[in-house]
Amino acid sequence: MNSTQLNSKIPSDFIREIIDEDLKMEKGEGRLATRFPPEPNGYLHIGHAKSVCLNFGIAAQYGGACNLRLDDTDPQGESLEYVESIMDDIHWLGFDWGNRLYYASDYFEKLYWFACELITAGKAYVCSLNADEIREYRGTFTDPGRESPYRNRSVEENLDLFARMRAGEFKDGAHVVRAKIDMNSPNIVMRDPVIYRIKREPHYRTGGQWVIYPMYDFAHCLSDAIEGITHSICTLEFENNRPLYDWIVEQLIETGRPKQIEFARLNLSYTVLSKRMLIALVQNGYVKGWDDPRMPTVAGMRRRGYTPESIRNFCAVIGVAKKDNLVDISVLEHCVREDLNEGAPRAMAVLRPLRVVIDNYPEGQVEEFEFANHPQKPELGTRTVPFARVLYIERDDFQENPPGKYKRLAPGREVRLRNAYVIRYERMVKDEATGEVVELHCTYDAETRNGPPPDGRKVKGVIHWVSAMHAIPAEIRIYDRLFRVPDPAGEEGQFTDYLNPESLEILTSCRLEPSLKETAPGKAFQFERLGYFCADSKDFRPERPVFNRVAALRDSWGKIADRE
RNA sequence: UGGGGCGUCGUCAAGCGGUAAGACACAGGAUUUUGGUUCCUGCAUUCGGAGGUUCGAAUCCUCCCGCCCCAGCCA
Repeated sequence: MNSTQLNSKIPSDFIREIIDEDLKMEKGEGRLATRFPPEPNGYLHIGHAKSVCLNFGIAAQYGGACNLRLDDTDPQGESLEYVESIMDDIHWLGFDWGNRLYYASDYFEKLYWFACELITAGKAYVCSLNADEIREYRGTFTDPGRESPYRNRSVEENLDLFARMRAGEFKDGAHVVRAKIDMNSPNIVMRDPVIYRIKREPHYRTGGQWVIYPMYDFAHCLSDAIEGITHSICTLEFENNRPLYDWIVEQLIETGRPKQIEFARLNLSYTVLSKRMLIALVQNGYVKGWDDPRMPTVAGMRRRGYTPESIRNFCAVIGVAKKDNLVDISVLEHCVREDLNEGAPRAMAVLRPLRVVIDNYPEGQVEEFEFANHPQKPELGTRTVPFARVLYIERDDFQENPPGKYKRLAPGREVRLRNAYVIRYERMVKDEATGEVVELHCTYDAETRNGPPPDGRKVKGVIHWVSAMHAIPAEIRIYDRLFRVPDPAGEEGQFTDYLNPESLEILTSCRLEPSLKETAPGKAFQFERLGYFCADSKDFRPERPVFNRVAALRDSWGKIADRE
């Protein structure tokens, strides 16, 4: 993928304006460098994708580079599995960091000496207050904080204590290092923020080598500086931290100071994008894993059948601004449909089969029809579909008492079997006990194979079908979304996210046309009138394929029914 | 409550003193052997509100209102 392709759909935004301005002033000698800095404590989700597209996209647009940096400064919850998934997902999305793969944990030694430098300059000190005391001393929104009694320890004592913290002489929480800034600052972030803490937790990369770890505010800006990042793009909630970011950089970095720019993170309707929530869904077994097709993770969406192109396009379409937003899920779905419509082969499938016997079709006869795989794209080829006396059609395609605008099969009506004959309703067979329609008897019009009825009568409805004896059984999973609903226990207007326990629906009784036997894992089809489905690449079994629904043709499964 | 941000169509989002782009959604219509696709058409006399400056304001000024973020030894 070259940069022009990536840029083709990227609109201008306020970040690019800032960059243009900076470049004009020759900040960083006109060079541009960004970075994507996830913490490896979970999988990437669609919100991260927005950041990936932004950071890599901008770098590409300006002929700069984007680093991948794992922001692993807190061993809690971090793991190699997450690092690997992050790298996978970025590549899958179509971006590449080349040889610029970095880890904040690789800077631990440098960061330690930066902290020493701060201490030597009298700009940081070892504080021996405990967590509760620090909170208390910090003050509140309205009340200024109080200076720690340890604030004026000598440089020598601080250096000595810090070295012994590193050496593991103290237990967790006994001391922290704090930047000496301003306990009266109206910005709480600036009230002598903690920059180092003692934490005896094995780090997935450095193991037990360190017992002290730098805090985000200290590590992030310096990592940016070390890597020569010019523009450090992050989300809005870090706006309060920018003064601290700048403060630390100013104390320790002479030239090539990075600049932080904030943008609004993505919120998607009906979708959980809080990492905390996603971790809980996985850990509590609500889903089968991070790549469960119900998850809004890149891995989940990939397995479900989303294409990288559609996600990139979505990120371009929603734009980048500083306003809190809630993007409607229909935008995302439109983007997949738009992409899939282009190249997804069409096929026929029956999700809830209703048996249909064509009474006037010769018993034992089988016709082999050749159908185009795509109505507008002959280059996508054809496939062969058998037609026989006994068929299955979709249960919804027959209505005993058809509502107003219903176009399909009903008593006394005709309907077109897609790509095949027009059939006429003759009679129905009901289950005596339940009253449910279990079988239909119809007659076909042999004249209608390749065109409309010669007598000029109009047949509006077109339905899909499969030959009962040839159809292959398959499983199809149709997912509901993760719902955001009013919290029953909360106050009015309070919302909580949860996964509808019914949201995974497996229909084992569905039947697919035989050509789908050759389906490749990960390949998406449009099951005509049912939507786009993707052969699950993880659970793939050729003899009984599992299809995930990627998106409905229209915006919801119930839409067609709603109209009737 | 102190500080930091943000308010343009149902939802995103352009606009940067010259008279409200675009996308999704929605509503009509045309073509269609997918209720798909495609194609037309409609959809903010108004930019959170009120004043003011100006020939002219979404854009500048003043005040007000609303929403979000910050009191982790998370990021």
